[in-house]
Amino acid sequence: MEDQYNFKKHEREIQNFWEENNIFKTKDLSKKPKNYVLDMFPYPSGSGLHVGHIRGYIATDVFSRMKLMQGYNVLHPMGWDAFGLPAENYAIKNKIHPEIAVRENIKNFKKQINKIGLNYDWSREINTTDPDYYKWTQWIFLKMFESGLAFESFEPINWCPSCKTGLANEDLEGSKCERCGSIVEKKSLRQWVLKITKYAERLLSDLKYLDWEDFIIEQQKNWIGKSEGAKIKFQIKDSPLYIEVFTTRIDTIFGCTYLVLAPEHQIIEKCRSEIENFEEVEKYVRISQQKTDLERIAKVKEKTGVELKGLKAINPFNKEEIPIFIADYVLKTYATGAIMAVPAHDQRDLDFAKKYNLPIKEVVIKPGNKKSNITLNAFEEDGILINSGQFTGLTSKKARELMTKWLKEKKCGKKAVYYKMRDWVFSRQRYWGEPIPLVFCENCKKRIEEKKYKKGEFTKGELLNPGWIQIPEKDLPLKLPNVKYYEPTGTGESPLANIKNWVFTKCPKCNGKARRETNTMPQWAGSCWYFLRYIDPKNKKNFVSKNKEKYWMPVDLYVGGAEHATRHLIYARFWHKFLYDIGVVSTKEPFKKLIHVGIILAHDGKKMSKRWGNVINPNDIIERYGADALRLYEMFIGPFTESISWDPKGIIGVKRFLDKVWKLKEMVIKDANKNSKNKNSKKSQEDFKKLLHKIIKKVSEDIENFKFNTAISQLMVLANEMEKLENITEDEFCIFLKLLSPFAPHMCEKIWLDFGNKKSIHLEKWPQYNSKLIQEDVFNLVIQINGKVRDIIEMQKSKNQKEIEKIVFKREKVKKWIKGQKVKKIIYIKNRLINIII
RNA sequence: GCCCGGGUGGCGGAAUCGGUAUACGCGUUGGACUUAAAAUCCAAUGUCCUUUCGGACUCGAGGGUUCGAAUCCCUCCCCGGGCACCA
Repeated sequence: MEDQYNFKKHEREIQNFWEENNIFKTKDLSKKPKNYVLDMFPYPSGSGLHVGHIRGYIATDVFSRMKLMQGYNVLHPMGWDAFGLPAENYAIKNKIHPEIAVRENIKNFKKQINKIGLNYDWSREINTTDPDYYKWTQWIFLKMFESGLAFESFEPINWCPSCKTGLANEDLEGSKCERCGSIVEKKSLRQWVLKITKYAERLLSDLKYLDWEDFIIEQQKNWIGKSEGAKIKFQIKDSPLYIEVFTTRIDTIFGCTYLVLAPEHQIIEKCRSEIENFEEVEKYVRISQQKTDLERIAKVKEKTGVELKGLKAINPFNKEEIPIFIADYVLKTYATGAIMAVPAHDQRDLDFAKKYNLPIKEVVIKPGNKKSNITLNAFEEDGILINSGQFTGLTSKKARELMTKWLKEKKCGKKAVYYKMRDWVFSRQRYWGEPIPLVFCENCKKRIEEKKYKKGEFTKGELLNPGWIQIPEKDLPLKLPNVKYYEPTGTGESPLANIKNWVFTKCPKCNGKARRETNTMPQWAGSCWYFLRYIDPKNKKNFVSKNKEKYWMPVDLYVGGAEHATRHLIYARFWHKFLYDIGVVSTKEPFKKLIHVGIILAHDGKKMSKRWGNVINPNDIIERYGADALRLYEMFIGPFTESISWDPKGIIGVKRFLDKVWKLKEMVIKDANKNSKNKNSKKSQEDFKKLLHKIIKKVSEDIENFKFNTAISQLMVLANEMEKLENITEDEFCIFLKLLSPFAPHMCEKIWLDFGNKKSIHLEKWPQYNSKLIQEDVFNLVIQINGKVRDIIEMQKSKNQKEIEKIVFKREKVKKWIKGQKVKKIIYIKNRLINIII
């Protein structure tokens, strides 16, 4: 045996050993209980992985190695999310075709990952840009289209002028493009939209089944943004038309002193001739449409608007005639695009009312108060109604109930629910994405419009979007054509539109002339279902086979960055629920438990980035200290979910610990007759055994709960104790090795094999603790006088309070502090402390 | 503005069904080994007072509950994250 642990040599040896013996190859189906441990798969970017990216991968590796040893059939796969803007922009910048760039980057990523010794089963590797993979992404899209969940839209959407593509709300950060930071514009553009809002209620209510961190659940709730209230019709005076408003505070309706519409509201055109100041109104509409979201938000405090002169609305409750305004603080895209303004009880309405000298009518007061003085702040809480006709005196809650009922009876409104979440803008005007498998056929469009077709000839989606025809399943995958120029055009068309012989094709329905959809899918598409493909990655007939899906799903543990809380994690849940509805998956939710990984910042506290030149490459750390030291340090650096700065000196501590373990193996007594050779005293043997079993318990629980830092600190405590002993028995040392092996698998495996074992340490059973050994019969009694610790003595647990008091009062220190003073009270907490009050 | 999470030595952090605050690691100081250095090992290491024995104080700030508070309650300050004119 060598004196020094040669990590460079041994790590390679051990990695080969694992591969040759297929230690981490997952069996498809097994009688063992399954455990599906999943990492969020990366974009294979050109800059490679830094030490922050791999923190989550190391954690799932540690966790899954323990699960393997605990007797589970473990699935821990890895793949590549390689479509989308990051890969494409990298390719454009470096003038390499995205496909080649992706291939090279994957090679590089894989090399880095393998050096760390991660236990992925590479026979299940997937790549979202592989036609055999995206065939099924397209297949799922077609199923959604077929069910009427996809529709063509021409509404203005977010447009990134730099990436030259439309974006979904989820792709924004504030009013900026999440990828490049450009300020997004509004642009009217033909696009495909998925009706995710149809699933809003289920996405919200099924959150209760998930074992996710609270803040992510909160973020999703917030993003979905459910509001319950009422839709109310306000008749326009001397007109058959009415304006419908949405409110969550119908109890304040007697305080409504005007209506406000979004500038784009359709009533403006409809009442054109009645509006006396139409020119002024038109000008305001034009100006507000030109504003970007950012400008609208920047002027939050300064509200603007224009009255529609000549029009009056009638409050259905009190028949009051009130003015109507348009203002851009009311959004066209939410609810009915119109509100009833109650300045006394809504701050925004109050700001507006004060600016335009509109009446403020108080109708809700704090219970017990007479009237509050509304000058600066609206009273937005619930309370008791005043000045509200027959509803006066009711609580807000009761009033809402009765007024909603009244609405229904008088047929001027009803209960309503709205969500902040918007439908998913699903097309991108870019090259590097899955082609949308639809063609457009003029002939079929005509036939649909003229109703000249056989029943069942067209799907629901085709009838909903006349002219758009699905590509037959047998023709999938629709491959992305190879092109010379893949830069975005900026015209609102994708680069694919220029490839004439690809665009023009035949209609699969009528065999007539047709052209292909040239937009591609967004980068999130492939990641909506990838966890299903790992289960059955080579299946040619189905995207996953039913029995394998049933065995493996749901994912037991999902680990990745919190930045996906309102993006990937909502989209994937949406697709999964759809797949559940059409009967191809068996679980309502894909991810049972979710843990997010904290960001590793550079030593300077900034995010690691090429721009700051503060990136730490795992290869450099492995080169100097070895993979085990890197793994151990990443787990020891701090609480897993917390973000933390990389300390270049911190790794020295874990490296010393590993060297210590390597030396400790020299103290192991190896022969069968070990106990007779044990030079430790009986007491130290027993003490050590107790400690060992306590630590088995602690380490197992800590890994289970992702508290890796404290698990490692316990292993360090154990190593420090071993160092003090004369020798260590092989059994006990091997328990320690097994506990350490998920963190430092190379070195532990090396020692294990050197001990003469033939099979991997990871095929061994995870150590079990003996609960009898953990129970102590003595404890440290803390003696407090007036709440201050004055003495500590070791005490038998079997002693009762009287016996203990007797001993305590004999102590010199206790006598000194009491010094003849009267004892007023004694508080005794069993097995903990005694507090003497004097 | 609203909703989450957090504030503990020189540093990363332990300890939260109220009961020994500072485990483990880094750093620092002193010592051993060495011609020397590195590595390694041993010891010390919250702050203040004290020659010693010992004592006082300390978990962002202030207040409260309690025999006892890092932990529970109230008020405030600071940091991180999310949402943001959503009616």
